[in-house]
Amino acid sequence: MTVVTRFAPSPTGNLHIGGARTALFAWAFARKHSGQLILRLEDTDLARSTPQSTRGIIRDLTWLGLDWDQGPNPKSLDGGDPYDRSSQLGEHGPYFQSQRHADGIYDKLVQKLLDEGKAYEEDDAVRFRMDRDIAFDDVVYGHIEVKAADLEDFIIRKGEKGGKLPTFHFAVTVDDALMGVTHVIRGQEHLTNTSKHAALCDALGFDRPQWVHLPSIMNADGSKMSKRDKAKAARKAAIDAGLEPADAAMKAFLNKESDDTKVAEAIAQQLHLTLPEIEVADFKRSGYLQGVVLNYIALLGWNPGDGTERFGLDFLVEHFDLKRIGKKNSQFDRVKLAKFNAEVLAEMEPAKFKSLLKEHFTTYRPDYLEKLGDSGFELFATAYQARSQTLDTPAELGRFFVCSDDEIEYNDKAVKKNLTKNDGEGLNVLKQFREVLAKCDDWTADSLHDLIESFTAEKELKNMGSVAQPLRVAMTGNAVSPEIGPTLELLGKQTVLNRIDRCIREVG
RNA sequence: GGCCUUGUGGUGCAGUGGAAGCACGCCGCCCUUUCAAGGCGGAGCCGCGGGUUCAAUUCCCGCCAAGGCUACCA
Repeated sequence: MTVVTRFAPSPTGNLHIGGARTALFAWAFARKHSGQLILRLEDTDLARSTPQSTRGIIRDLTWLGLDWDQGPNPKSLDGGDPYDRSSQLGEHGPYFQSQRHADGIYDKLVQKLLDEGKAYEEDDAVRFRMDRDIAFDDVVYGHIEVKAADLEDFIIRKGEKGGKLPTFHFAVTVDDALMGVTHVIRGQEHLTNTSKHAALCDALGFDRPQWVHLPSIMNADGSKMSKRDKAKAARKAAIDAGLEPADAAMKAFLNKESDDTKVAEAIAQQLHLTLPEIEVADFKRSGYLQGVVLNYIALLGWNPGDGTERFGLDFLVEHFDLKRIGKKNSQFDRVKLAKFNAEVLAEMEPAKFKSLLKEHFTTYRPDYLEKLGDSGFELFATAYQARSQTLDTPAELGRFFVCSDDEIEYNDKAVKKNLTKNDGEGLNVLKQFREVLAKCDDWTADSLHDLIESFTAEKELKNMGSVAQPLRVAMTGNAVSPEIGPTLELLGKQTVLNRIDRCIREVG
């Protein structure tokens, strides 16, 4: 029997990281068994489903590098329409439940249950009779039994106010059966409801699929990862910073009357804040590589059994086994993800890093590209490759490269330690070395490095740091930068002299 | 409240009826022009209480905690 799996998100928002893992596992299982993966959009919630979400989900899955055999055509993103029935892939379409409803697929089966007395009308909705004990087997969680007394008759077709559409329970059951799905791989939140699906399968005369429920992915504090986390983080930062509400939307947001993501993002931008990544698009924006995201989430609730942690899609497909899926919810550890990402970035061919960084900056940091210029960008990328956790790290750490001279703020501790301590020892070095720099006419990293080295020897200073650290404070306001040679070269002679002068003026 | 599920260091995962491993993090030292990286070393875990057993982290029961479901949301 050919394996058929499906990923069936409801298009009510962007693709969540948990959804991405579900998709990844369904994908890996299908590929491992040379089966089929179906992408089906469950848009039976009229009020919340949007075409933008559909496009977002297709876009995010594609970015991750996951493909599917049946469902909306990914090419529809290039100016097409994913809802266009003729362009959808596969024999079991359409793949939008709204379209399937329009075709009368669900109504016909609801009527059948009604005719057989297995369902009944109540007000203008239809309820299914749950009148017996139900047992089913889950590949991960094992045998589950639910007593009839704990079950209630549930709605399978909504009334007028729900547009007479099928409910989630009815539509999934019907579609999985009609599409020939053999393995239903989905989040654990559906485990309890599976008794409903099992009962429905039996009543409709469908074979039951294999159910595979995946443990949930949680926040570091144990709460469920959700979009609201972004709102919470932004609100806290805004209140801490004493931000005044700019408009009604923001006022409502700060008063906890709304969790509008757009407002959260606006606040984050204003405060140079990175919101917790929740959706796939957030991880992309933060500069994580798709391969690393996939690798990391594959390890949440699954492992290959031999201790291997770093792997790509090929390895996953080869080793994927439902038996190795755990039952425990796992907490998402951004620190570990960042480490994975940093390693991959550091080990990458420099040319590859540069092109990825350029791509990221083109989308998210165009101002850096403009200010650095082509040759500046080369140096910048080289300087930060080994220091980057994400493709956005260089922008965060290297802001001093693109800001104006008078935006540099001097950190007290750094100033004290490197400039004013010991009667202004560092400040003196800075003043003296400024004259050396002023005479330098070969402004390259190598010769600047040599200049510092010989100056250190000539003045019998402790080590290069005696010169480099005061320079760092003058250039950045802090004591941290990439290697001093490239840093000075990239900043350029005029800027370097300006910043030294300003530093001496402000600090001295 | 009822029902379902889960419970190994801070986190993610291994593992076993016979002195608990890996990865990330954390701490210290080394290297070093700062940071990062790297090298070396270290702290820290089987939720609690009963039972079965010569022996329980592992099997059984109870408790507790966490998550889920209990919607005309999915």
